[in-house]
Amino acid sequence: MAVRLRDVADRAGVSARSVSNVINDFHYVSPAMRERVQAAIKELDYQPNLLARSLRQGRTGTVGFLLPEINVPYFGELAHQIVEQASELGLTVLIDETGGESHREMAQLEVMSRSALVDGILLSALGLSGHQLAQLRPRIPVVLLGERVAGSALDHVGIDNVAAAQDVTQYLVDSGRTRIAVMAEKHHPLAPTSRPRLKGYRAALASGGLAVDPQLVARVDHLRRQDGVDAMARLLALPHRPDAVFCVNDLLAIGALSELHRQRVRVPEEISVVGFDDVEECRFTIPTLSTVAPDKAEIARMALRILSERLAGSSEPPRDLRVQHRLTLRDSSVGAGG
Amino acid sequence: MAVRLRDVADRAGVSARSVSNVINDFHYVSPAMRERVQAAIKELDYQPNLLARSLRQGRTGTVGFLLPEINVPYFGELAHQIVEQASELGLTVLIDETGGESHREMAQLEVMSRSALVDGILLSALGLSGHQLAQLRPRIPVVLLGERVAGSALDHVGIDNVAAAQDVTQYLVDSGRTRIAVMAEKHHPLAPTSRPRLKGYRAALASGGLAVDPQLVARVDHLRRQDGVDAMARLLALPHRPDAVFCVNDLLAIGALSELHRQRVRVPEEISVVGFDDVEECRFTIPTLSTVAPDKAEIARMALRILSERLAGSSEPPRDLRVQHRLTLRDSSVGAGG
DNA sequence: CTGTTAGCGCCTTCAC
DNA sequence: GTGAAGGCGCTAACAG
Repeated sequence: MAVRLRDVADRAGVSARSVSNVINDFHYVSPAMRERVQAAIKELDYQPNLLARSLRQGRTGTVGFLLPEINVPYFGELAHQIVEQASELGLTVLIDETGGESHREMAQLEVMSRSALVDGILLSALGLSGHQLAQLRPRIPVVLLGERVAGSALDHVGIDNVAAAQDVTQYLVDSGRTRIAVMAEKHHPLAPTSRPRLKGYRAALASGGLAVDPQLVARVDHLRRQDGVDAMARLLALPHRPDAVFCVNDLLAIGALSELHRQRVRVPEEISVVGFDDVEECRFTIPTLSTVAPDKAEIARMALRILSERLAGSSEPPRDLRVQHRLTLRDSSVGAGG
Repeated sequence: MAVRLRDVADRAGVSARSVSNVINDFHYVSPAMRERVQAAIKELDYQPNLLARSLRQGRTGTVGFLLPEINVPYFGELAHQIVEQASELGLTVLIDETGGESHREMAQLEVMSRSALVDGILLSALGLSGHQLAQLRPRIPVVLLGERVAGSALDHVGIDNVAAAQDVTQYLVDSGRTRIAVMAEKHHPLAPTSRPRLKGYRAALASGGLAVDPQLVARVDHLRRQDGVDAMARLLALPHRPDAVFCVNDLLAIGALSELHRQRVRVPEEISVVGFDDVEECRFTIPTLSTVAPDKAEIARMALRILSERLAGSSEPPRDLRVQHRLTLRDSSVGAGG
């Protein structure tokens, strides 16, 4: 068995209380006492049992982060920011994957929120509907990340997806493109990423006086690179090809670039391509990819700040925090002047 | 306060023991008892406190996974495999980042291994030397993943990096290339990824009767895409350009492709490019990237299997498990016939 | 088959 | 400033 606080106390010839005092540097501990205890700790190579401490204190210092898949670049990058910032706050992060499926999201939430393993949860929900989320009565604070919102039932941090999609589509319109395609998930409730971005797309077309051509709305099953390849192939098979395509995420756009290259279609001369998320990969595609860049570091910062406040006992009404996004223009699209 | 096992027992009018029996479906519980207890559990919406259970049982059902950075595609993909396979074994994974720095690796190991939060640890070490690793006397099982080995002090799962690098370099030689460059990290103890791969590179050149031209060894600071861009630019500035380049990981190769495109050098006609890791991204670069593909799913499977055996009490001598790798040839290189 | 009870290791209220 | 003792919620001896 490992060495316990009790052993340290015995070794130092003091009470458990004093050892605890030193460890958590409490109140007034005499320098002599402190030194003796620390010597004993070092000699015995003692380290507190966090399980026992957590059980006793009713808190663990760990927050859960539920995300769809950790191997998806956007989530990997977001997780990186969260882990980094959490450690600055003295928090550990327990990452778990849900596959973006509602039943797994629900199950993980249940287990996490009631098992006493984490003090709070960050949730990037894809499967659960806003309605389902709003009906949760979590025992511990939950902060929602991303597109999904739960009415005003839960704290939420995200960018304005409609505005962002509108901005980037507007940019395509302004650059003189008239047949602007879009790649988005098939229409079902499980596609919260695509819906607001499609809405922004439509709004921009409308305000630019362009009609939405249904043929130019390419539906995909998932937001993966291969889906972008397939969708691009379908768009290129149209009698009247598009002269621009807005992909609701970067992976689709990367797949699109790949297919465009295979078919020798020049980007951006013949088609402008833009993505969404600004994952690292965008800066090295051929050509480099124009995209919408949400401020991931800021998302992480705000989400952890708001969660920390809840953990500290805040009972303000849930807030919906909007994080800035930028248009990051690179070589896959041509500016209004070009 | 949350509802406790005790509350369930009271509600059902039975003892705590019986509730515990039902929850962990033990021995022989009468159907009547089972039903009563389950009814009470449902009514009270009870869920066990995992902290208390773990403290009592001396095990948590959680394994730690220490990796350099979760946003690096290779580690994201590996983590995905590990999380997935662990959940099939009923294990939760606690992922933590170390930045690949030895002191952080050491600190995280200490905390994790002694805090009683995890039963065992998977460690992708970059900073700690084999010597340092061999001197660890972890209180809980530690399985090493990747290039770093600890003599025969710890279990280890990985591919044969020297052989893999030799295979891929040999392939370049066989395809008729004679000025084969390599991109690898600068020579310091903190670069365990590059060392064996460089060794394989040299071995293949030697066996192919080619001399190692020091000018063709491009050193990089990190294994990131931008480092690949910079290194490629330096190689292209040489009086005699290389006709092939072996990058010790895919991200370098992706950066190289980007710079080659910028300078209008045709791949693979003028230069063959090969990477290492077979991250998803490789299948969509322009041109698609030839690479060495370690079997990540198998790495995850073996690592968890060996860790499970340790958790079950195995005290066999530490093993060094070799996982298969394949050469995955795509368009960035030209085969022996082409 | 089920009830009673003693800790797992720690923190913290209460006394001194 | 320090010591003694109880309990966080659970499981597993030990009876019965």
